[in-house]
Amino acid sequence: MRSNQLIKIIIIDDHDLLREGISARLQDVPYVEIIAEGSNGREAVDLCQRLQPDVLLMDISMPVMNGLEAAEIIRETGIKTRILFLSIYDDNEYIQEALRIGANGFVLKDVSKPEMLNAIKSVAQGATYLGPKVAASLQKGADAQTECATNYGLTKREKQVLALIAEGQLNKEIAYRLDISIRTVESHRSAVRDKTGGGNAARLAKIARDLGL
Amino acid sequence: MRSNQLIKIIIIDDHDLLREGISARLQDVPYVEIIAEGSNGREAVDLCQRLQPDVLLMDISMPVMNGLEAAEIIRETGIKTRILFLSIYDDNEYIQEALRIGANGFVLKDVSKPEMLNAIKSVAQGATYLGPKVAASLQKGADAQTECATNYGLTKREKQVLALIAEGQLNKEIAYRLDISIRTVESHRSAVRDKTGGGNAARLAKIARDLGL
DNA sequence: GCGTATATCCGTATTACTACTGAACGCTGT
DNA sequence: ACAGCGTTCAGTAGTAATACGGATATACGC
Repeated sequence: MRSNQLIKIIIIDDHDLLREGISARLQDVPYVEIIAEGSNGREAVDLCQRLQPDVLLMDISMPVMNGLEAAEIIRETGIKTRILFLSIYDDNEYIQEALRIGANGFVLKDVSKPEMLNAIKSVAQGATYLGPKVAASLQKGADAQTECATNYGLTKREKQVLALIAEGQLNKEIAYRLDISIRTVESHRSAVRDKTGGGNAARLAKIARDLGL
Repeated sequence: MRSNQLIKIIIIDDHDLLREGISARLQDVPYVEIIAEGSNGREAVDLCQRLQPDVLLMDISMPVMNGLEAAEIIRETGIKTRILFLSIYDDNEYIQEALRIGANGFVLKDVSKPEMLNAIKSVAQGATYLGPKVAASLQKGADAQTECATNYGLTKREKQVLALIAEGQLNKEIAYRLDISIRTVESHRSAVRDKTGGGNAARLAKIARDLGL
């Protein structure tokens, strides 16, 4: 997709006003053509199958079927349409879910015109574009995870033991690896349980993985 | 960062020829200025601290200090410079590690001039830009994971039970949730162990998480 | 020196999980 | 009708983990 080729777009949003705004913005852009519009996810799926647009510009929260569900179905049908989400929320859950499904881009609704065009061109080429605030939100989430990894006040030894538990090692094996008694492993394990509030072995494994192994 | 504002760039690559090629490409672009060049990660860190560029265009594999290490140090120092990686490899490990560190973009060295400018503009604005092949590679990795999730020949019920085990639920709780007997839960659990080769409960949790919960 | 934290070890008792075998019921496809 | 599979439940036995209790040694800061 060269920048001088026509990019065919479908716009999906349940608010008429917003669709009109987008249309107005893109009307005088020579390399972009809006070939259809719709107001829910079901229409998005139908229109993409019939018209095979280059880019699907879609909201997330919509009646009947939301954007994420629609995107998942479209991805499953194997249509090559690039999906660019346009949301009012920079919610981490949404963003990660969108990327997991295979979305090509994600921008917020306060996006400027040049940035919107930039995003459209990028995803049309097959690139992945995440708007500034979206990227910042994702990064913040990653930071929070990293920060969390230093918590619970676990000592070095306890972290070592926890990591081996998460691997699925038995106390016996952990004792052998760290060259300590099984009873000591049990003590550390008990301390980890107390500090993290985890009971079950599987729960400890979950906690360990949340903390980055 | 408006598109008509000057974007100050530092280029880091250990191949002189490649740096010269990039310079030549960007020389006649009015809104981009190359303010420094370097040939390894150590120089990248120094130059970014002294000159505070808008964008750091950097290779990954380099002598002395590679790009990923340099990026991590730069991120830790809190410098606002956007980092755009330029690599010959679309290796999934590299890409994910780069994004984890907090890189703003990733393109391959076969990038066209308009796409390169698009990427530079995008990251300068604070967006995240992943080139077409990079995005494809990431998606391929995600698909592989999803495919793996359908393996081991687990039945629906077994997957349900495994998911709850991974949550750290006790057999008793799982039985209550699924409204079946504890013995049945034990049967399913046993079947899962047999099929996955997992022994320990913590190991089952690990397997479940590898399969995407 | 003293208190605190960490790491190390032990005993006893209960609970949860693992290993093995067996069996009944419903559904699917031949 | 029959075989195969998935789901359901049960018995019996052993092993691992959890929940209490207590103990010693070493290092570190005040």
